[in-house]
Amino acid sequence: MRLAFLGTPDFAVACLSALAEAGHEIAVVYSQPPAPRGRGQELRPSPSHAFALARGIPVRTPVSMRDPGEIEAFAALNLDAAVVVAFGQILPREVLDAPRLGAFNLHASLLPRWRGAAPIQRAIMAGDRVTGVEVMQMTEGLDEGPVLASETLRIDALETAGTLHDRLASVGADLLVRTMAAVERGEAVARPQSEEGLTYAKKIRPKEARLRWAKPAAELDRKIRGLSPFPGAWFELPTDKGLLRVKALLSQVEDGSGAPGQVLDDRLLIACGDGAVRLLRVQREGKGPQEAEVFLRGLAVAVGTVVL
RNA sequence: CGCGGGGUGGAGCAGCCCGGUAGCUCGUCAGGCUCAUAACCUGAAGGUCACAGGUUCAAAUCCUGUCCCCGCAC
Repeated sequence: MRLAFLGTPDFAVACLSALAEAGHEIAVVYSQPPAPRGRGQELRPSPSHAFALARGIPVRTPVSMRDPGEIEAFAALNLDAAVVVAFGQILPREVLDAPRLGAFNLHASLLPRWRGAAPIQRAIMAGDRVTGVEVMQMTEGLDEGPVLASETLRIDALETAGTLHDRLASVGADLLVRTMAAVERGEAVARPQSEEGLTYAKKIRPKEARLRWAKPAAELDRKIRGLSPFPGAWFELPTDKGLLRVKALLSQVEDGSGAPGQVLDDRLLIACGDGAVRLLRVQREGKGPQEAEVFLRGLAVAVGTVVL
């Protein structure tokens, strides 16, 4: 089919790549405009944008798809369908209706749970045991379209947003390709979402990333894994030179009790309001991620230390 | 010139401000001990302290320049 692909981050690239591999004609890739990223604050194209450039696919990066000129240009593409994956913009009805078969979206949750911006992180933070990816026929509302296909994944105890993201991207790309094939054959069936179990996955706010040790261990563990590796749940560790900001990237719940924040052994077991969490991977400010064992070689954390 | 941190034996770090025998944790190798353990004990190897200049009796440490790496902004 002749498609337009609208997507921005890494998560979208897997889909874009899979669709191209599947033999679809990607007429154009839409992505968020290049933004200052990385060291040096250079203007860099988004992952989808970069991928398209490398493949010689035309790219458009409009600030808004609501712009009349943009809508007109989109309609003139003469598309069979539009595929949207983590694009980051609301699409007006004119855009959704322009392609012959309409617009389709891959979303990383089992709808109607976790409609919105951060479904992967929210699922882990909420302690969900399962999640998944679904392809829906797009409507004007936020992730409200009828569902054409879905795939379920288990979330295991040491899952982080990062690992789950990668698994969902892979499974999602595959599901998307199969679903678009069904759409092309006219065999896809869209089932309306139920309103039961509806939740919204709000954007992650920076202030959420601070760990509060008085909370229950289970909750802190989920927050740590749900915000890993980005933006990273953090706390402060007292050292000889003052407070060191440390991100917790992987943890597990263990037995243990003590004042909240108190270090209970020499391997980063930290007491919480209820129970304790052991930090398995951390990152000190200015450094890369380290396994707890490696981190401790350079900076011993004494039993009894109280972290903030 | 967006902000910040760093390059010290194989790994992770300290030492640098207040120049003067290169230290810690771990790993490696050899030996010992133990029913056993990420166990413990003893000993050993391994470093042009990123690079180039400068200051000095003396530079990992102070000054100048260069190269490289990383974190934050997503």
